[in-house]
Amino acid sequence: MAVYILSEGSGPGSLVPPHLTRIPISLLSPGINCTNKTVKGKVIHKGPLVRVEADDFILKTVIKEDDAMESVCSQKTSINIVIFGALAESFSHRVSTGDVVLLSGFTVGKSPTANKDKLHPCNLLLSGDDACVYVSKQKPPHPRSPLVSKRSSLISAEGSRMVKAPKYTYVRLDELKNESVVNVYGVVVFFKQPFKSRGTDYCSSLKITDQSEHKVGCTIFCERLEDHPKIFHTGDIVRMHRVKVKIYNNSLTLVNTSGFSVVTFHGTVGGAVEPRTSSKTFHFDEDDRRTVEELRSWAASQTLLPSVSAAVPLSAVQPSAYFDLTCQLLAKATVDTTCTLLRVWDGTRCPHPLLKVIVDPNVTEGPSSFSKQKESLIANVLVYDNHVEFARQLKPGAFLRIYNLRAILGSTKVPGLTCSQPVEVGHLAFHLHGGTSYGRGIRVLPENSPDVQEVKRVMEEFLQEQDDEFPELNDSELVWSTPPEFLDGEAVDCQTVKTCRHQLQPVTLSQVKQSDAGQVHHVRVQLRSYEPHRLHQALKLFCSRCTSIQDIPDDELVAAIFSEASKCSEAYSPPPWALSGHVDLAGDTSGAQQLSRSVHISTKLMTEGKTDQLIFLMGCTLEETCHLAATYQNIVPVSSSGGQLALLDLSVPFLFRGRKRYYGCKRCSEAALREPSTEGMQMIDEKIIAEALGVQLLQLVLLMKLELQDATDTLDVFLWKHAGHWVRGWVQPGQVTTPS
DNA sequence: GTTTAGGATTGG
Repeated sequence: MAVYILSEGSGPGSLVPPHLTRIPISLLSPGINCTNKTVKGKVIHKGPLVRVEADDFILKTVIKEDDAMESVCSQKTSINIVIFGALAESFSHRVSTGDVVLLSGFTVGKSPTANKDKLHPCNLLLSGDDACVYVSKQKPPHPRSPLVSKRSSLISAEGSRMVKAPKYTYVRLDELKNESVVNVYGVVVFFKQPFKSRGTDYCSSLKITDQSEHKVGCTIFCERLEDHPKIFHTGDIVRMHRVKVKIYNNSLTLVNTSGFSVVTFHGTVGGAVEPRTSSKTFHFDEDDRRTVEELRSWAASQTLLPSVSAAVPLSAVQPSAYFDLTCQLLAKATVDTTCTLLRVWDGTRCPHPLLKVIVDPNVTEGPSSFSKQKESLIANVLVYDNHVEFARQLKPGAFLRIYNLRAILGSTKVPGLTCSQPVEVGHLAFHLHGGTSYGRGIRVLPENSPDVQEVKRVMEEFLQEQDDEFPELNDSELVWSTPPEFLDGEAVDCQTVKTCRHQLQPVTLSQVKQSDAGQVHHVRVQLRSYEPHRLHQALKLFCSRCTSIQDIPDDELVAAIFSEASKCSEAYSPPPWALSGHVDLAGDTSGAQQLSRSVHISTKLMTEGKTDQLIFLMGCTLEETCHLAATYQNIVPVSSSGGQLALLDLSVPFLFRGRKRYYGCKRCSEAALREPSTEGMQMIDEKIIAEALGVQLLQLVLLMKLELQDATDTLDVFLWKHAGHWVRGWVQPGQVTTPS
């Protein structure tokens, strides 16, 4: 996830990975496969940055496709974009109206405002790690100025458009001067994944070289793991800014200094120049691209450099050898305090029999059993000591590279839980020994990395073969990559097989349909389909009075209603029980003018000293309301209507409590502004406020629809409340299941 | 604005 600012003349194409293909905005429709797709357009509207939590943001923008592809003239070429999280914050700071952006890693939704704004019927949602914005600055925001701040790399990256960029110079590795602070490029010949130092930071150790053939060791200390070089292979290219040359043991070394930043590239000649960095913006121009490509081809010609990778698939593992393994984590189990078992596969079959490790399902995260076919491909990896802590953070489903793994013929005893089982002589076990020698460690690889793509391809081949050979298995666990989830603090079981304990005789679906309501049945059926496919879409609002279920209103819609209400400036008289005043919209540091909004509070609450426990807030946008929700425990948005104060339409939350929003049922509420009675109450909660306001409170529930079939009929089944949660974890379309 | 580590395997 990043906003990449591209420098002058490079156009938004130069950093964009080549596997991405652009689709015209007019062709976007819900349900379209957006994997590896991009959309390009000019920013014609940029909304405010909406803070939804301390560290979470939403921003809405509109882009218009304004190049040749517009020939489809009657089509909608302007589209709403909703950006979430840190990317929204970054976008807000880095992108201006008029810039041309290229977006990737988005999903397509239905635009709730299409009727109103007449824009594209869809909107694009950008969130998560895959979302990227490539920005091409179109106009200098200020006239040419010599006073460009050089405070940080971020500014100079932006500045690259304002002034002729304060161009970085890179020092060759044979020209390093002791005590100087330099920028360097190099090819990685050795590296260790970051490991915890005895001090406050993680430490990365690497060695790089360049055309000068000098090899220089580098030591990087950073507190945050993401700020470390993202090195996956020897042969990767790194660019480091602001490293200091020091002497250790008569050799020059490089150590990071303040303002340090690093970008890493894959080392394959001809491969995509895809930057890996935690820097939200960075300078990158044609010269940089050329440097990367020159280093790649130089390295390829050097026979003395370590082979590009020690990577070996399970199918080529030699007993006793050390190697790097790229694999997917399927399950893990704690063995003891110094040892954790990782169950992994890479889709290939190891020619040696693999050690079987029996572990207690209670200490296993992820499925505790797999199909026989798949089980035969799974390698048991025992990781020790310092790697245990890192393994703790791994989630089943993740793609990993394990460095300096050792294949050991199973004559050694497996520790902990497995000590009672007979030792399987001649079976291969895999050990990641303690320490960091030879770069020992584990790294999570991003899903889009070429290595992961390759492993996935091999896995899919295997799955296809299984499907052809044993179609009856239709092994659902094979597509599983959902870690166990939590609901109300309790872990939810994600097992592939559930055993029904009911004693009922199964009946057919046609028998179910013919029988009277209210009976309990037991059926054996096939799942034809289910919806929604995304768990968050299963979250609905439920009215316990009229038993209606509705969708949670889209934020765009909620924001629009707030915005309409905030423009209304009709005269009104506040209710007699209310005291009126103003609240400042703090936090707006742009400084121009301090905004304030009208608020009303209950006189009673005021006299009880509970002034900040409940406010009735007028004329605020959704963004402002969320902002104030950090300060005031309960906020009821109001507007003037017919000379009186009234609640907003119940399409929007009637109450904001911190991060939580509460909705009322339109059908069952008789909403009116009344003073809540809170005498003797310690805490004002949503129930008290809803009751006072005549609002029928809606509850959040999970709802899923399953379409079942057997030989006799089909049946739609609704699962709701907590039931909707587990079903997604273990049932896939096509699988036979036995609900009751 | 300090410190950390400073490649180099035998070990369950």
